[in-house]
Parts: sequence; structure tokens; C-alpha cells
Amino acid sequence: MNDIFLSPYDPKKTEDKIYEIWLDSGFFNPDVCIEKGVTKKDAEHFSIVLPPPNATGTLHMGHAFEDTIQDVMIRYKRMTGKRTLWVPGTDHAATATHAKVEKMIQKEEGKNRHDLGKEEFVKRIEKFVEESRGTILNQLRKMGSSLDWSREAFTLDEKRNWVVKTIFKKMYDDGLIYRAYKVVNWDPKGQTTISDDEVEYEERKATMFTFKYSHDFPIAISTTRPETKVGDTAVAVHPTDERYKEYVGKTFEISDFAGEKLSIKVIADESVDPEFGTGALGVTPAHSQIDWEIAQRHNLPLKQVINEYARMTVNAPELKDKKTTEAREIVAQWLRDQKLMIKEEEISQNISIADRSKGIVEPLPKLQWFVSVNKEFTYPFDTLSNIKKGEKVTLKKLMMSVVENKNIEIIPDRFEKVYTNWITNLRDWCISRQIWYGHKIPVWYRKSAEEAENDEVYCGVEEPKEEGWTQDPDTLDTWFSSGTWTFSTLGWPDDTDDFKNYHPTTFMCPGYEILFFWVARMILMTTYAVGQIPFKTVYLHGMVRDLKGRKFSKSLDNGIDPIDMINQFGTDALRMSLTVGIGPGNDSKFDLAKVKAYKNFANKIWNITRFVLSNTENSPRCHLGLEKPETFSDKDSEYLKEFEELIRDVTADMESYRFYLAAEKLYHYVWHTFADKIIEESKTGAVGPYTLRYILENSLKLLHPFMPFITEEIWSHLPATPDKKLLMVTEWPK
RNA sequence: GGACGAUUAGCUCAGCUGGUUAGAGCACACGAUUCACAUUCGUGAGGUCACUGGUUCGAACCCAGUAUCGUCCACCA
Repeated sequence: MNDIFLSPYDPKKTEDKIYEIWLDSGFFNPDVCIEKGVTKKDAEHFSIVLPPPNATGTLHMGHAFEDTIQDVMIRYKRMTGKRTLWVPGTDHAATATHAKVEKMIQKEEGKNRHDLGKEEFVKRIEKFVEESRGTILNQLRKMGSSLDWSREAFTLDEKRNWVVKTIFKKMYDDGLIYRAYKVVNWDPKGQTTISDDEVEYEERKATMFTFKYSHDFPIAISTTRPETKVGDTAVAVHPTDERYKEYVGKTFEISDFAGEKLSIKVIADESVDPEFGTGALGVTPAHSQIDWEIAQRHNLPLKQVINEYARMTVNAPELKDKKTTEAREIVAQWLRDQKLMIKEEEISQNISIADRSKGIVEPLPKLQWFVSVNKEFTYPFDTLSNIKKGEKVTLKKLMMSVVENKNIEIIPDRFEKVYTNWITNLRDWCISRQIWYGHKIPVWYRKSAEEAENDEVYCGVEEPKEEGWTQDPDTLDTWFSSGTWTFSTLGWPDDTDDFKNYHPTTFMCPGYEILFFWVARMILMTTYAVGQIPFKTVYLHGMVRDLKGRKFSKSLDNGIDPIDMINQFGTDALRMSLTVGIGPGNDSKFDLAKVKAYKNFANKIWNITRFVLSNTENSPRCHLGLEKPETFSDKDSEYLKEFEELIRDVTADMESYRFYLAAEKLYHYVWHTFADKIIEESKTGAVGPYTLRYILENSLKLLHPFMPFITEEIWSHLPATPDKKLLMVTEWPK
């Protein structure tokens, strides 16, 4: 027996060394596995593309959790002989990175991005991203992740940029990407548009004002934002509302409303709720999504009164350049002074917040790029089981059908409903952003004499050759590129071996919070551009929270660094604590005691090995490796049979992605059956050395996906068996 | 307003398609231990499985409803 077993297990002496051995072996790369004969060339594939962590700093406990789940599946599948590939990568995370670096520069140098200029600012971001990537990739290694580093990708590298441009052009040519002047979500703090998904809601107290525009105006309206009312062009009532019927169709000129001239047409629209407020809605087409839609239906003029900095643009001197919050009180006071105010009441309402900057979203009309989810086009592929070549489809239909028809399995399945409900209500996706870091929109304009809307437009993967074209200054929503992740990492649009061999990928493991942002977008992009599903199974994991059930956040300062945990307890202990008993879609509370318990478990395995080796290595019945005795004692037979059952159980759990149960069973078996019963009984001679060695060796195999370091370390110290090789590529027991 | 989830031991949670006396870890009590391991072992206490009704030979599990907590979506101006 190696002397190493005489002292307690020390992860620090083991983990980095073992990871180097794995790297040197090359077995993280399936090509090497095939070359060296540990995987059959024609074996079924199992592939995962790592959800790329944002290159904005360091990995947190949620990443550690996510990485563990994936590595558990990857290691298990590799051992069962699958052609197993796990592709690493990082995400440029446009908005998040942009904001983070701008904040850092502001703090350290007191400058904003405009002080630096576009070129310099983007350079600084790239430098920051490069550093973060290094940190993140290093942390992934510490977690033991068996990622194929030779295939590493970045969402903003040249290859991925090529894919993004290719798909943008394809969608543009298909009429699925269009440019339009519409009311969008504008984030005045981040100075960019954002998509509907990036809007969060926060409940706040507000005042609901009820008033009339003028004493001559017959209808009272209610609003929480009186300052926007200087931009009203209509009042809408329900068509059946008897109270206002006589006014419908009439236009009222109001010579002075808080210093502005208004022209208000009374219209009838089904969308108005006659029960709410006065039953009449002041329509502000430029500053409300819903009002914009009403205005479209009734051909109403639009009057913008607020700018990108959330300041008033009207000419009235009391309001001009005022912040909207100031203007609100000025208009309210004017209404009171004019005796036009009818009622003021405190209500609680949801206000829209930009998820990244936390700025209050200001709906503004802007000329932006959109992906149309409801426009029909002819499907060009014959590779999806439910949609035929030549069929008329929409992006929405594509996204819906592959989930409804179970081409893609979502675990836990309750999220299927959440997904389909979201798709049903999906509106066109605003994809252009006014930030500097990200994929540039592959569109060029040539000036026309008139307004921007009439510019000549060129969309292409490469810039136009002739003179006089200017590229669109905007960048793309980061999720546009993330949506291509499963196939852009595998070489598409080229007909590469990787793409043929590993796509559709088998498994995807994101948190449920990015079901819409990312999972849905991957399904959209892949079914549209490639004619395949991106993955067969999506395993949505929950969030790791602190012991009080709160999110980990900087403001609470309750973060726990996975690397600290690794240093204290070892990676294997951390991995077990993040696996056992945490089912899909469930949030978990991170408990130090649990990590400690699995550190103890690691030591238990260590000592079991010490006992088994010292009691079997000189046993005459146990020759080199494992020579099976001719007859077994009753106890031997019983325990071996019990172990077969464990193998079957654990294997079945792994096959159906119930690794959180498999890990628990193994823990319980190894400690309370193997150590406490079988080994104790072996001391009386009732259990033979073959049984001990057999159970030890096969337990190591079963535990390896969960606790790769200690199992590989112990494996390397076992007396040689005929097919001695790394545990990570040893066959899974049957 | 809509959808979904949770409610099981003091705490954190398992319990996969309904099947003996409901499980684990931590914590607790008592005891053991030079002979693999004090990062140990044994024993024990501790539960109306939120509540009400129903289906069934049988319910923590299925159905209907109630309560509390939580999440997501929509958003009324």
C-alpha cells in the first residue's frame, strides 16, 4: 500500500496535479479518445456546449453549480463509451460588460466613455474582457471541468461574428429583419434601447391625477404622468360608452395646456376599459407602447415631448429641458392653479426598470432594427420532423412546434408551459443597441437628400465596395449572437466534421432565469438558420441562494467564492454539496455544513481504501488485480448482488438526468453499507478480499463523475490491473 | 389580472410511475472506541407529511377546494 494513505486526504496535494494529468492525456478531446482507442469512432455522441459565462469578472456559486451538473453528465457519458464533447467558451455580454467597464473607468479616472472616444473605449473593454476570460477559464479548471479546451470559443470572436452577419443577412433577405420607427423601450441611464425581456418591474407609490385639458374640454382623463400629456393627440373611449358617444370623431383645439397647444381628437377604441378611471384615456402616441398602437389604428399624429435624457423637449418655457419628474409636478401645479384638477389619489403601480442599468425605462419613438416573429416565410429545410420544406411558417411557429412536439425535452417539464405561454405573447424583438461594444449591425447606408428613413440601405456580410456608404453605428443585442451558440461553436456555416458529428447537441444546462433570453433565442436561431433543433434536452437548474434564501448579490455582500470553498474543502466536496438532493428547477440554499460533510466523505473514501488495500494486497486469494474466487460465501454473494442493484439504480438515475438522486444513493451506500456494514463484517472473515476490492473499485467508478479528483487519485494508487488506464476513461460498470 | 411552484423531524431538504413500521444531512441526548477513519462508530429522542373533503384494498404522492409563502408573465392610462 502506498504510504500516501497513512495521512488524511488532502485535496490541495491532489487536485491541480490530477487536472494536469487529465490535460496531458488529451481525453477531454473526443478525437483523442477515438485515436487512443478508448472511444469507438462510430459511438453515439453526447455533446454539450457550455453556457458561456459573461466575461465580466469571476465565476460565482451559480456557475460552480452549473459546471458541476454538466461535468457530471459529461464524465458519466464518457465512461459509458459515448463520443463525448463539451465545448468551452465565454460571452462578451455586450450591455453588461459595457456598463461595468464604463463604471470602472468612471470610478478610477473620473471619465465617461465619451471622454475616451469609441475606439479607445472599446479597446479598454477588450482588455478587461481578456483578463476576465483568463480568470474564468482558470476557475473552470479548478472545478475539474472536463472541457475540450482545443475548441474554445468566444461570442465576439471572428468566427462567431461571421455567423452573426450571415444570419442577419439571411433574415434581412427573408424579410424577417426590418427597420422601423416605433415606440421602443429606451433606457435613459444606459443610453440604449432594450428589448421587452430586459424590462423589469418594480412596485412603487404614485399619484393618479384626474383632470381636464381645459374648461371647454368635455371629458376628464386620469394619468400618473401628467408631463406626458403635453404630447397627447387624442382621447380614446370605448365604442359602446354612452357617456362619451356624442364626442367621438370631434377634434378639440386647446390653446393653452401648461403652455402648449394641443389638438385632441376623440376616438373610439376597443382597448379602452370603460370601468377604469373616467373611462377615457388620454392618448400619448410617442411615449407609450399601447398609445402608439392606438395611434396606428386611428392614424393619429405623433408628438414627441421627451428626449433620450428623459427631459422635456416642448417649447413652453416652464417645461423646456426639465426632467420628466420635475415637469410632472409643474404640470400638476398648473392644473391645480387652473382649477382643472379633479382628483389626486395615491396608488401603487409597477414602473418599468432596465434590468442592467436599473434606470427607469422611457418609451420613445425611434428608428430601430427588429426581428419579426409573426411574418410568414417559406421553410427551406426538410430536417425538422414536424415542419416540412416549402411550408409557410413564422419564427413563432418554429419556436413553438419543436417544444410542443417534444423534439426538445425541457426538464422539469412544468417549464414547457411557461415557455409556450411566453411564445404565444411574443412581440417583435428589438435587436439594435446604441452601445459601442458588440457585434456591429451589418448594414450600410448611403445618404439620401431626405430623412434617414429614406437612405439607401445595403445589408451584407462584407462591406459594400463602392464609395459613400456608412455602417450603422449600432450594435446587436447580445442574445442575437448567443442564440447561435450551439452551432456557431461547431463550425457552421461550413460543413465541418464537428457540426456533423455533434449537432444537434444532446444536453443544455442553463438556469431557468434565462429560458426566454437564451433558450428561446437558441431555438429560434437554430431552427431558422440551420434547420435543426439546438439540443435534445434542456435541463433548467435553479438558483443558488444564501442560507436565508436571498440571492447572492454585491449589495448584500453575501457572496461566497467557489474558489474559497475549494481551498477549504476541496473541489470534490463542493461538487457533491452542489449535486446531492438539488432537483431540476429548484432553488437551493448554499450550506457550508453540507460542503464540510462531503469533505468528511472524501476522507471516508480515503480511509476505506486504506483499509481495503492493507487487508487485501497480501491476500493469497487476491492475485494481481482481481482474480475471482471459485466460490463465494453467502455474505459475499449477498453484498455483490446488492452492489449490482446499486449499479442498475445509479445508472438508471443518470440516464434520466436524476444525478441528484444518484449522488445521494452513492454517498449513502459507500458510507453506511460499504464502510459500516461490509467492511465491519470483513473483520470477522465473513466477507472475502475479492468482494472488498470489487466494491471499492467499482464504487470509485460510480463516484467518479461526482468526485473526479479523489477517485482518480485513489485509482492511480491501486495495484495494477491488466487494462490500467485513467479512471476518467475507464468503462462504467454494468 | 394570469400561470406555476413550495408547504414532510429543531434547521436544510429527498421521497422517481400511489404499495410494509415516512428518509437523509446537520443539530440534539446517551454510550463506545489503542487494532481503516475523532473528518469515527453504535443507540436514541424527534413528524396529524399545511388544512378540508374525495377517489382507492391502500394516499406524503391522484382529484377538488382553502390557507400561507415564493417565482414568473401581463399590466389600467
